Amino acid sequence: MLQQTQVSTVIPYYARFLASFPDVLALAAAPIDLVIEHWAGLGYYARARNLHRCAQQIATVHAGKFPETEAQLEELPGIGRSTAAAIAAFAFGRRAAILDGNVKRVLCRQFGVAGFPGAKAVHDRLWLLAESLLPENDIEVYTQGLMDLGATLCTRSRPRCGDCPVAAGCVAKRDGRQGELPEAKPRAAVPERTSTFVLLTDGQRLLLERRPPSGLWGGLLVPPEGEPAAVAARFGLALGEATKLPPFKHVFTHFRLTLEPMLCQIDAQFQAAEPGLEWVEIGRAADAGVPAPIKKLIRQVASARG
DNA sequence: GAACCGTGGGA
DNA sequence: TTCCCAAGGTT
Repeated sequence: MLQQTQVSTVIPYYARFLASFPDVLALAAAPIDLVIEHWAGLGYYARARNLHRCAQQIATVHAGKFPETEAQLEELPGIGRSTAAAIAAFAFGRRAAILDGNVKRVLCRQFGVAGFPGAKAVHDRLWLLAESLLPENDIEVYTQGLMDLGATLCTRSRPRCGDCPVAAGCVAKRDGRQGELPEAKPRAAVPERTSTFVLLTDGQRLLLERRPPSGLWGGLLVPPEGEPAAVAARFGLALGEATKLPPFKHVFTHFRLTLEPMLCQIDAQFQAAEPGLEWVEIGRAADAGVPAPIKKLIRQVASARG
């Protein structure tokens, strides 16, 4: 959950998740749709599938117990080099280096590392630095301290260098370049996309469709996407009048999406042959495991019907 | 090696 | 409003 997601955002999701899946075996035994539902709204939904597969591998391949080495941990789905090191260090006291956003920022400033940290050469150098700095003992304290230094003092903007325990050796502070390091990602133009979502309702319920596992909103429930005629054809459905609801924009990291909702009444007796279709009460649809922008869209339907 | 994958908060 | 990016990993 904490991959590319701030702690404060994760906390409520984490609490609900653990309440439903208290241990790795419970998670492994859970249906994937339920896991996805708990993740809805958090983003990066591949993490949910990876975590679920990870639990299943631990249950079956590792007899329910986490492996302890970085190499074995990194073989698990969703666990890369940094997460493997974090588990190895915090759970098993192993001398392993992490490299998250906080550590990158601290290292770039402390050692005056130039270049965008995402560039391979810079990234490689940061990993070498992180490994070279590992203490012989107290790896948990060191690792937590390093991350907390980045999270609380060596912050992106307005770092509190006056309170920093390692300010004396910091290249960025010496040169007054705290605001320039780490260097920003070179930005490309953000693509714009437009997509129509067809809100099929029988007056009480809304028809939602589960998206394929990969890609945007993978595994989540959303209204069928596409032009109304195409959606109708796909479901073998005769559509009545389609009403346009107000469009709205949603800004993702990689593109801007304009959602154009179309509201259509259909027969409650409609049974689609396709799997993955679900009728959901309109009042509950926004909590049925849909991504955040779809929640907005569903609220429009709720208000449109009064 | 670059593109892709969400959402929310801070400035 | 707009941009940046956060306890990164996979394709």
